[in-house]
Amino acid sequence: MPNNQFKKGELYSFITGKASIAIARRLQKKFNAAGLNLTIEQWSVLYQLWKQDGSSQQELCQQTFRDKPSITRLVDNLEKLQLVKRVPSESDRRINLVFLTRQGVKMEDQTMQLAEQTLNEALTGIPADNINLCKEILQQVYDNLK
Amino acid sequence: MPNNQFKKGELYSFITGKASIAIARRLQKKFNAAGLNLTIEQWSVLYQLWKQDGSSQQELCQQTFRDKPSITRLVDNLEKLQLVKRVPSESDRRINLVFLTRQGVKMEDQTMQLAEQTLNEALTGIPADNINLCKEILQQVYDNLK
DNA sequence: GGCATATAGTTGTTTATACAACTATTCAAA
DNA sequence: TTTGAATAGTTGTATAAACAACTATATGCC
Repeated sequence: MPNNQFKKGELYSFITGKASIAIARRLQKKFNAAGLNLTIEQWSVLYQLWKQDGSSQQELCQQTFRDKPSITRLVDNLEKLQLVKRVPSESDRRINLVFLTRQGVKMEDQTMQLAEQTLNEALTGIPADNINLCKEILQQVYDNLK
Repeated sequence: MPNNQFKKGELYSFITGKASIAIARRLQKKFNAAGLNLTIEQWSVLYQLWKQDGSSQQELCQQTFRDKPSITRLVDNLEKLQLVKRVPSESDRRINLVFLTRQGVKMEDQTMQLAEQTLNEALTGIPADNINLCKEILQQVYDNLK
């Protein structure tokens, strides 16, 4: 097994992804401290809509790596918060297009600033080359399992 | 900002930790395929007990990076599955020590084999040096946020 | 000893995820 | 053109996480 570099005692932290969990928790705390009533999961959906407003729920599934029921419920909650609005597609009535409301658009600046802050804190003291290498490795892990 | 190596469009995948999520999903599928009625989260608690049987719930919190209510409920479910048993500490009656049952002990071999398989699949084609570097970086990210 | 405080664990509530089963619409082939 | 398969989305149910509020026990100080 040339590629298994993990001793038994080290398996756990890689599988649980404690680094990304720590990042997400830190960002959530920043949201809360800023009085933003928004979960990281909801933010991750808005994040895709800021890049491409009017995505279908199906597209949001692929973009955020979630299944259809998860997106249904996240969009439900984002609609309750009046941050997005479902609009049935005119060309295909099966499809819901999800659009940002004015309030949803407004969330971008503040939350992206907090997200960048969080990453700066997370990556303090790590050389740029190493960060890029790490990103490539994690991408390959993802591709290996796709 | 010397340490922010992330363009806006790349923030998302780092925060969501899609690599570790993919690993966890793959392992869960292997559990299901093997007919093991066990979640990854339950497995992560057993994993700590295999290393140190009779941990308190508090210790399990620290070892698995979870809060107290999460551990209470995971141990509840593991008890229902008859994989662990709570035993009140004799020296301090606030404390529950959590012990593996015979069945809980038996789960180790099969599940650890599936976990190692999963990691081998995830890390295919990634040089050992890079894996170690990646581990160090993720550890530093975690330490930065602790 | 008695009281304040800290510690260990539980319970309630909301949000999110996984999986299966379901409805509605579209599309394609007979 | 109709019928069967594929696609988009929803609903039900179980498990899990975060947070606040709670109970019970232990500790330390007067």
